[in-house]
Amino acid sequence: MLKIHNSLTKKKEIFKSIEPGKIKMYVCGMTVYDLCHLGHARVLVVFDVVTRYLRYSGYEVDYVRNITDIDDKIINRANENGEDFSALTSRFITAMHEDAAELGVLPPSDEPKATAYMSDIIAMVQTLIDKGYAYTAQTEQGNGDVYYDVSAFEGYGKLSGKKLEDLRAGERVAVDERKDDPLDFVLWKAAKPGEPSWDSPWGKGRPGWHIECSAMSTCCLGNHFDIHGGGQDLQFPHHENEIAQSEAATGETFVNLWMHNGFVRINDEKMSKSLNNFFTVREILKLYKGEEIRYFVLASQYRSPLNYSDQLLDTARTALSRLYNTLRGLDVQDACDENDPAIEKFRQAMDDDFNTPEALAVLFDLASQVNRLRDEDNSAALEKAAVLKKLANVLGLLEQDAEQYLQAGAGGSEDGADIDALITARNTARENKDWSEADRIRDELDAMGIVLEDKDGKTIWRRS
RNA sequence: GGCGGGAUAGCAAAGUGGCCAUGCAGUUGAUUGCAAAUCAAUCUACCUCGGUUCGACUCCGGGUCCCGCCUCCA
Repeated sequence: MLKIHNSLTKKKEIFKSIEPGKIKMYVCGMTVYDLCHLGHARVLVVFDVVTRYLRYSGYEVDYVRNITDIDDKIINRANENGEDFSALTSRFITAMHEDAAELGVLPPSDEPKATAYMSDIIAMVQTLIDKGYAYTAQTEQGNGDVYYDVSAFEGYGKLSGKKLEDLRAGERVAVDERKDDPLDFVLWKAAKPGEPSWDSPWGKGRPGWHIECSAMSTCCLGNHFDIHGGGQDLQFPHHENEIAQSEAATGETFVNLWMHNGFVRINDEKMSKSLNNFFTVREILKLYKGEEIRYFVLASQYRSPLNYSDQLLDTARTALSRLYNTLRGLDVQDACDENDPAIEKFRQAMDDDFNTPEALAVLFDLASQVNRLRDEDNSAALEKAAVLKKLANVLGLLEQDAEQYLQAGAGGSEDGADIDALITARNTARENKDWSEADRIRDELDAMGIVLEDKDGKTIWRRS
């Protein structure tokens, strides 16, 4: 019985899809004006695991993860670079796809871009005006901004648990007198000269920040769908505004269940672009493998804060190596015993709001069993190993060949032939019982980051 | 100021009203020429003060501290 924490009710709820056996999920992806940082990596990995597990549980999952490819930051960055905004966004979209692949993140079912949904966005803004939820404001250029009238939507604040008067009391934004209410937010932004723009009934302009997600999600998944996810920082105002827009426009419930993953922190401070203390995924990929980053992310429950440090990535590396070491040298089959008790434990962990740390503990228990069994009863060990691999795969882990994984370096490293030559030389020394020479060679390899293991009369190696 | 989350062993991180989380690190033993990997054993816990209970880290109340949102952010 799957339970998921719902940000709307702030409780774990028994999950029930709108349509039996099918789940429609929308996750806010990136605004593509820069490289992915670890916070983006967390969203990518978390919802990838959610999708994989839901599919493993038998659901057909329609997973939509959007790309916001037009907004103020994109325009500013493109201007700074002196390039067309679309050149900028397509570059970072490619980079994002590369990063996602490194992290073992499967492509979503659909990945809509805001610029491809312009007519739907405009239609939704028009609907909101027609229904009395939005109003226009003239600018000096004669074209118009369109604002959402927050006071017209009864449920405003239901996701973030905020009341309009509290929000006003805490008002920190400079008042824009074109707005009727400081909390009103822009749906359509009139273009200034030279800015990218689209024709609309209110003149040339571009969508405000939140409307694109309302348009894309309802277009791709329908007016009412199962799950909407994203980083915690999107809960307010982005998701709150999405609800206001979508429900006002469609007259239907927008989303049943909202999921928000916790922040990534660095030195106990939130990692964010505005604080400029973020690590990009590719920076980290120079030092650690994508799968190590993935493990690091999954070692904490998705709603908890995740503190970044090299030490924790090192721990992730060692822990993953343990699992791969366990599988190394075993010819593991795809099929496994579906009645293995570990499977039920794994399911219970994951059914409890995607408790990946506990799910990982199940994997380590299996690894212990495999290691215990492998010398006495190889077939029993293989059976357990098959279960281990199968469950790990649900988390997007242990998908690589163990041998290759253990011998591959982070950031794509060189050499190869030298290693075998040195190992041969060392083994010759060992046959001659020249231990000091043998140890010298081993130290030499160790300095190269190569660890040797003498096993069953053979010497195998891996990277430390 | 308004709203919300959290305090678990050296580090990280789950969880449970009474019985092993787990990973990393440490200690001891097995194995090894020595290591590594692995196995076995083992040391370190549940912020504080009360209450409920036969029994609480786990439930309830007070306190202290930390963090997040209320502004662009995944």
